[in-house]
Amino acid sequence: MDFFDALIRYETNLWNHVDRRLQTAGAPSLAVLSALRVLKRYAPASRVQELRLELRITVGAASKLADRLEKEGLVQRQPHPSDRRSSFIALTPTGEQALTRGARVLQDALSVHLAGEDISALVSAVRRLDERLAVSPAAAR
Amino acid sequence: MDFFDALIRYETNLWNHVDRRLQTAGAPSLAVLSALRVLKRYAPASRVQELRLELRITVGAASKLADRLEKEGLVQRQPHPSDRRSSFIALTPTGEQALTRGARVLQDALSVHLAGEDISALVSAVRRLDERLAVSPAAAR
DNA sequence: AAAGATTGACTAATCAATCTTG
DNA sequence: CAAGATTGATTAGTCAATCTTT
Repeated sequence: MDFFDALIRYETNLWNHVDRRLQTAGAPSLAVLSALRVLKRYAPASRVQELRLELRITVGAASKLADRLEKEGLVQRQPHPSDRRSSFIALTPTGEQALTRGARVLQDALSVHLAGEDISALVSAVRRLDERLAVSPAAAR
Repeated sequence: MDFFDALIRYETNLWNHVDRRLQTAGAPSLAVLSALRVLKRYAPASRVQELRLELRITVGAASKLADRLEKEGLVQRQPHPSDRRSSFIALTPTGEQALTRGARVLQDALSVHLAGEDISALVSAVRRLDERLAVSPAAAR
């Protein structure tokens, strides 16, 4: 289990490391930033579903996350053009700003941390392992 | 940020994957199992501190975690032999059993997942990256 | 009926204040 | 005063029930 332990430890440390950088810079927390990045990626068709799938949280959590982002003025729900059960979640100008600033801090922190590493090799190694999980029965709720 | 995203995704997927295996097997959740493993590793001198440090949670969370484990009959607080501010947290026989069963499920799940991989290479790669974080000012609360 | 989302009850974390002992 | 731990208030997640729309 050495690999498991080392991986969990590293991921936790990296998350906390970046989160501290964001806080120091007055940028949104990594949790909020991650949500904003997802919403941006799927814009303008981002829904609660996209949050749940990309962030691997439950629908309920995703719905409440959207509530919080909206209350903080970072996003705004728009009527879905063709499905009245759903909404599009659009970044407000404030949200765009927060995303831009946060993404830059994240970028910087990572490029310092990974300077000199063969990043594309790391990415493909991690993706390959991840794909090995996908073949086993992984359910999403 | 590709590496960051891939890593977070993989770690989350792996955690959920293993957690499902544990649940299926009727073993303790991965959160509980992780705590039991820490307590076992530092036995017989395991305290709330060890939980907080190894699991990277706050003291308050560690204290409440110990409460829950105790309520479930998996551990029992013993008076610290030389420091009355603290307690030793010992596994009960039930806790030992849960640990043994859970650890086996974890082992099995990982060896299936990683079959054919060069595990020691993976471990040292991850540890090396982790150590690069340690040099930057990382605070623990 | 199934899909999308919301809500309420519950769980487990954080932070800050506090208490006890070193 | 430091260190170790506990507790209360708050935050963010899960799960399950529910409502609306497809």
